[in-house]
Amino acid sequence: MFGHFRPEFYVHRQTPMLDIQLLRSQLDRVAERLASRGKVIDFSEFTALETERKTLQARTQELQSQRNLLSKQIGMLKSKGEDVAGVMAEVAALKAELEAAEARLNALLTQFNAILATLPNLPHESVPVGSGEHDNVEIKRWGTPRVFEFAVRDHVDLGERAGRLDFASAAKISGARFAVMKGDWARLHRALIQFMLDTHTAEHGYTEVYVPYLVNRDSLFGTGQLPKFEEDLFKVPRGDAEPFYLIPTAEVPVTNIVRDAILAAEALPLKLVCHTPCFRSEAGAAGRDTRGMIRQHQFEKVELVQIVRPEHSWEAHEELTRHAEAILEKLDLPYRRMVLCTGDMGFAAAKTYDLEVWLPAQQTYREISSCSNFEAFQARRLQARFRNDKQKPELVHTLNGSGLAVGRTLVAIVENYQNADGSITIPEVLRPYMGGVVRIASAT
RNA sequence: GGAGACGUGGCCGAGAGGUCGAAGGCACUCCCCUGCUAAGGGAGCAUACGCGCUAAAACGCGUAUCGAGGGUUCGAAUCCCUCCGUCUCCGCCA
Repeated sequence: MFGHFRPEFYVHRQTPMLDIQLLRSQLDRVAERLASRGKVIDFSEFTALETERKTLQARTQELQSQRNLLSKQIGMLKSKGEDVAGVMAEVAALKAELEAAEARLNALLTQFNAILATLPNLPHESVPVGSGEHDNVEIKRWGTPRVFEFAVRDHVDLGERAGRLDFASAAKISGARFAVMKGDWARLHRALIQFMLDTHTAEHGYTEVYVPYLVNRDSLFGTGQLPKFEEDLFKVPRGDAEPFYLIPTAEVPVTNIVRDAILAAEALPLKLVCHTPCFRSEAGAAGRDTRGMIRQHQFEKVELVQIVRPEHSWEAHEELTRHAEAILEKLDLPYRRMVLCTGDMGFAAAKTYDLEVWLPAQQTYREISSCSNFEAFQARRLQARFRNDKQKPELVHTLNGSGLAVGRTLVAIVENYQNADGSITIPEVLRPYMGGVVRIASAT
């Protein structure tokens, strides 16, 4: 069906995401830290596999060495015109054992890697231990939720009444979890993208990039969306060729820019900002956020990505999070910063801050950005390295964060900036992007 | 889409079944000489993994890797198959 595309190929090829040396030398410590995020390692299976691997690998390599030695002899003898039958017989005797050893070792390594591929990143020491969302810890709050003197409407109400939001058409065209926006709402949506990109490039030192929205499997493995989260992705079959996948986030194409690359030390830090649509099947989200634009199959996002030297990644994590917060502050949207607990973090993250914006209609804070430091976890898979001060290749650290999710930002603006007549006041920083318009979507 | 060529280390580039992990050049590091908007000489310089030795390195030995995967062979960068990618020409196209 996919021609010569073989899923098992990736199990072989991909290096595990945790440092294999660390696992071997400090299994206890690794197990303990993984346990804090609800991942239990089977010690006995691991050590048993590891023991067998050692002896088998040593034996295989020994046999290979013998074969190589004898083969060289054959070459030498032949060039002198001497008889090689004896050596040929000797090497033939090795063959059966060598082939068996190689096959077993291969099978073992496949099994080993399959286990390793399921291990998530180790959480940073500063991450609170917890089992789920309720254990996340609020770090800070910014802004004061506005007090309304009229009954607040949510964005769906506001948009549909004003004829700017049309879910019925979207459902007809595609289905549930899509939106059609019209007129000044569509323009506001576009304005937000421009505003975010301009701010990050002009004020925060990012370079804007444009990237493919259809990516291959290798890229999804590189950033950790595969193999575990295939059901969240939209897959695009291509006959016999390897399928494409629609990107779930710009993180995938942008971070994969440095896959298999050895960067010059001077190239770091690499700070990239990218606007893309994002596509998510939302397979596990049936029934959640079915109203409105909060959870869509297709949405726009401006993504911040940093590729940095390992010693700078924690500093960069704070900085990148501030860059995302700056957008909320310029828009004067109240928000809070949460640090995700061990049980709620993504697979590849060492630490994640979520930014949550105030939504007056829901009387709650909702996620609008997620900023993570992956340390070397992604880089190890990506084989993304730089030449360190000793001129040796060393894994980089990767980070990313939404700066911000555009659709949710639009929701936050219309809800927070709504007026009694259903119109929306445009935040000052956006007016230049709206042709100077101050209010939109009034009843007339 | 059709026809052809090609893919070798940080870069360029030899290599055509046997002491090839890979000549030579550039870049880089160290040393010597010299002396100042530079040149010459010498040495070193791929990555991953395993084993040994270490406090840890360095180091030593081994294995694998010449776009990727598989095959032929005692032995593959070299031969065969498949895939991926690049370039040239033709066709088509926003």
